[in-house]
Amino acid sequence: MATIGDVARAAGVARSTASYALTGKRAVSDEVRARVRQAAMELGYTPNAGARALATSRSNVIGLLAQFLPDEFAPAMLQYIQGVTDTARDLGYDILLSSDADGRGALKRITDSRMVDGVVLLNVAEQDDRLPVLRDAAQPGALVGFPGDCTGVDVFDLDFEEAGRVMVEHLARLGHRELILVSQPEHVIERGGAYVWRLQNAAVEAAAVNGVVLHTRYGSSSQPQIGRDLHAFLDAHPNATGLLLNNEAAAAALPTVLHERHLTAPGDLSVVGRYSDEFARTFSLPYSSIESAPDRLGRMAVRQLVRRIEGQVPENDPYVVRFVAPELVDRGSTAPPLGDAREP
Amino acid sequence: MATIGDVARAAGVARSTASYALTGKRAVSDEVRARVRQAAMELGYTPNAGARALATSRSNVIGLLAQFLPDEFAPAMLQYIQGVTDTARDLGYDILLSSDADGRGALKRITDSRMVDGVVLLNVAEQDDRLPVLRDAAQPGALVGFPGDCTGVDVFDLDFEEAGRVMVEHLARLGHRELILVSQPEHVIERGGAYVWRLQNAAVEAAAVNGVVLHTRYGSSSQPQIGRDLHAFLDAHPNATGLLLNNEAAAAALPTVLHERHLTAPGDLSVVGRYSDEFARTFSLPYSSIESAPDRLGRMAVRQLVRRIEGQVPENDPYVVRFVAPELVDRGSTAPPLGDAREP
DNA sequence: TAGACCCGTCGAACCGGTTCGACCCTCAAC
DNA sequence: GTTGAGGGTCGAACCGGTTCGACGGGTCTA
Repeated sequence: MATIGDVARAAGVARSTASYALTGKRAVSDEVRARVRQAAMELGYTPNAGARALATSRSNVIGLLAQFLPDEFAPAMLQYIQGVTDTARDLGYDILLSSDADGRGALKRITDSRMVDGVVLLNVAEQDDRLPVLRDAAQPGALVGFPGDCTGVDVFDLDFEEAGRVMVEHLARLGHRELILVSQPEHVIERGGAYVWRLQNAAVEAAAVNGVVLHTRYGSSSQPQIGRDLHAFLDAHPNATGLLLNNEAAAAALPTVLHERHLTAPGDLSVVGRYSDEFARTFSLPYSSIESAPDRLGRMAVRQLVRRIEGQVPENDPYVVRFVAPELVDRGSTAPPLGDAREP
Repeated sequence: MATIGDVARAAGVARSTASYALTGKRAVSDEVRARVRQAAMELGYTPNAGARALATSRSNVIGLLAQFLPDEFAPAMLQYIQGVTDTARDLGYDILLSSDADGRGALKRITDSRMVDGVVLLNVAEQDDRLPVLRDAAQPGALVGFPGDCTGVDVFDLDFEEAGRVMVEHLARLGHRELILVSQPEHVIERGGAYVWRLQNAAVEAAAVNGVVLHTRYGSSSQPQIGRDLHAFLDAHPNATGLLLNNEAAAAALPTVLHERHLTAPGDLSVVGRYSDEFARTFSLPYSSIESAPDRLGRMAVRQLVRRIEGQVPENDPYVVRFVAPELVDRGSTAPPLGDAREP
């Protein structure tokens, strides 16, 4: 493998000159630049990443800390990853992926060893044990997810509270008076999945304000249990005319459940979910839903991270906490409840 | 950040001695080793990855080249990735993930720059343009998937031909005489997805041998089109008593389709799929299937790759092409056809 | 008692880049 | 004609590890 020394020799210049010619960090005569480029081309020169990292203390690699939990929905996880990798590549960074169950240890290792210039954390919990490590690290970090303490990091998440309000208000406006909200299983909350209760609390509040009865339930995150759960919830609340889903497995299972009960949406039941458009297309889900935009969140996190890495943020730029506004995608699964006599 | 020089000074020894004490590459007195370890601990020393890579020409990183294609099933892709990352971590390697659409360019970049010690390729096509680059590279490579030319790389894949035979023979043995095989869409073949015709050709052959009529069809890889496709195939071949699925979207859509047709499996139709057990559980698919074992394939690829990286393979060890034997997981969706009077 | 050998340690070189300061040369200004 | 500024190039140092050869001192053997 050719080194910059080989290139310099072939071009008849000093190593430093070859470096300047290739990086453009100092002025070089047109003629020398051309010779050096030519030599580099002919020798197939590619700078050694380790050497460059050592000299510049920059690796052009971003760490991505994910956790593949059995109750996280795989398609959504892949969308986060894709948003992050694509954006990183566009900005000239590679991705070091860790799915280590010991996220804390993995984070410490890759930051202390200077393998990465910055880090993106997925699956952020309310009390995330990786955050103290990240704050101690020399590199900046960006989160997808909303922890209890946001100091020292940039935070991006869907506005789950607004999402809860939007869902309830949308159905309330149509005339619904009794709703069921199916959330992720409780152990997701216990693990620190704050987004579950953030959406739920806001929904409860909005229901109270709008004079709507809201039954909150936790459903399993996998089939076939979630199908049985849905049947049980519908059995328990026969007068409910609307269903809110903050649980992707529930959304995937619902078509079959409705079929089995000989119900249609929105004829018998109005349905609003919370999942990504990609997910809706893959599984052909016909339900209106709040777009959860995983790829967009990944993109935003990387963009901000790179701005910090490259020092494009002004001195003392405060850390950002940015919530993506939930957008309701209408797929026609909501309507006024049966027997509702009001004008549209 | 503490360097090995700081550690050496704190322990009162030469840098080289500190290095030997920590890496164990030369004998060091117990007393010095203890002092060095103590100093390293107190200073929170972690070796600089770039410097180590430069000195040893080993990065302890494995490149993972995936391609997130819209017609690849996300859950399966995530399982491959998980098999690779978990195994790599167990063996002491980190993963550099690329999902660049320009796989060729990405591969050249990460190998030439010596960022990685080896490479795992996913989504390998019949004629894969990454393979010439990989063969030129200094680092070894392992593939998940079966290309036309396997020279210079280790290859791991499901034995799709055996899978096709097993599916057909299983149903033939039960007495079925007319079957439909639903494959991935044709553009997957055009892209080089050889596994589609490998399974199909073997199935056709086995059908001929067993005196079975086999209708081969290509279905869409996404909903809702695949649902319509399935209806059309069943309409076109009303006498078919068995359905073979080499198309994950078709498997996911089938429960609804059968419901709509008021059919049950195996009562009215015997069904055999080809997908991972994980996929079956997530989507609660009740169909017997050939286990496609994505995590296992990822694991095998990394294991072999690491053996090559670490030179544990004997001189001139030939490259391996290893097919995982397909295993039929019985979930009770096959039975003798209706009206079959033979003894079991 | 001399020589051979082994163990533990050290200093120096090296991996392959980047970057700093110095130097030379040319050209413009006074 | 001298001085100053600035563009272009070079050599040397540096980043932080690893590794090679040499060396001192102790033990074992002849």
